[in-house]
Amino acid sequence: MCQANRRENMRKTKEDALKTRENILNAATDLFSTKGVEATSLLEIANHADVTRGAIYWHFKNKCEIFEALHERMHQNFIQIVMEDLETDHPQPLKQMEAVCSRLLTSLNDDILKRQALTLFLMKCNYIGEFSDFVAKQKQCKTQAMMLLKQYLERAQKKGLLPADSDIDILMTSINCYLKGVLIIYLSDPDDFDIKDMAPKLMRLFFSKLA
Amino acid sequence: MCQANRRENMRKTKEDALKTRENILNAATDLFSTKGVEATSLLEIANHADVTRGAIYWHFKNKCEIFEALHERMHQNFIQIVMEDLETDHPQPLKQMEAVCSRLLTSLNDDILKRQALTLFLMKCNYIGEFSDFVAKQKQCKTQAMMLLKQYLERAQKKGLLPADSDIDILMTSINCYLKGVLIIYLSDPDDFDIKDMAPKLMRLFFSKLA
DNA sequence: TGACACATACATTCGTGTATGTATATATCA
DNA sequence: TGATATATACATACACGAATGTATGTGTCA
Repeated sequence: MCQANRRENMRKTKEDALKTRENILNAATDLFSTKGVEATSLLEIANHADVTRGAIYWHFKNKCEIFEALHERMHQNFIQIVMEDLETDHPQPLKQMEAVCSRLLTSLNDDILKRQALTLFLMKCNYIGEFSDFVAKQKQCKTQAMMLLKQYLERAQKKGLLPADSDIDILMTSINCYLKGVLIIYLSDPDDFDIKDMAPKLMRLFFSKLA
Repeated sequence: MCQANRRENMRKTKEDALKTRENILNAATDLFSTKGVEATSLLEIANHADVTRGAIYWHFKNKCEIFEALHERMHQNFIQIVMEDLETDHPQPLKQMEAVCSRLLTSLNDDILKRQALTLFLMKCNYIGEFSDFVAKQKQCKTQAMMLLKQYLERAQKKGLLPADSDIDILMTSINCYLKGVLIIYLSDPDDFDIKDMAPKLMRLFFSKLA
């Protein structure tokens, strides 16, 4: 009962505080992904999360640190899933990769937060000023993913699933571009793109031609 | 002689005025493409163009109108070239399209202004607030280009250069995604991507599999 | 009773838009 | 053709709101 009639200004327990932190991050994700990072003020984030700027400045040093936290959360939830999916040895690596890409894309249809996070980091962030530290981090992530992809393709080639004269570097870049292109075109107008229907077809079209 | 010792504050002739207008637009293109539209102030643009904000407000109503002018210039110089290239009937439409894409991409290697303009409009603009009018314009451009692409592929299919059972819509989307992906990945770090070498190979890889 | 988790209040800066100043190009007229 | 008036192409100055960061207040959990 005491829980039910809590007054507004009651001091929060630790889990309450964590929840407000999450609310702030979710509000930031929402606003950043639609308005862009620069164009979003801390007041807007506060309003959208039903707190004041005071709460934001308690949990974060400034907007940049919010961005950093989002980047961290993204890195945890997202990349890791793809990674561990790809690392398991599969008899048909190309089929697996196609399936992973397909699943990654179709999963965005229902997961709004993931979609927003991707929109934010793929389309709405320009790493300038205080954000310039992220360039190195982003680049590191990218090369890491590319290395994984490369190993993967080499494995496929050794198994005879790719022509022996295929240029792995070109293939790698090609896949990277294609996937990013699909992602960005989908994310730029999700309502205009039936990703559940299109993703498998688009992936099929691409991967079927590689063998 | 009078020309040589012109004082700073001499009033400009009409062509001088047009030149300062161009300077402002070029400065805006440079800053917008690196810092993003929102993060760039009119003062920065003015400094970068060696004028004051007074000059900017003389030529343009506000930042949005600068963006509009850039969009217009882009539309003139850029889309048109691709269009008229594709409209001429060619015996091998797919080869032609591959060549057009390849040329478009490699041309960016030397044309900094074109590169910046593309960077700006593909990666650094979020159409919100006053800029929301551009969404419709952008969408119209896109559907127009897509229609052209579709006609093109249908022509190729009728000539027997594409399998009769190819899904033109998927193909269309696929090409669109691929090209945009290559563009964005190149533009996001041009120094890390030898476009002159890569573009033909990437296009070859993609188009060779269609037939 | 102190540290915590905020809300509130304040100072400062930055960007914008507008108002005004000003020197000259250009049009007009004698 | 030259003198004058006017519009042009800016530069400068000012006023305003928005956003930021910080300082301080406040109630409660532990």
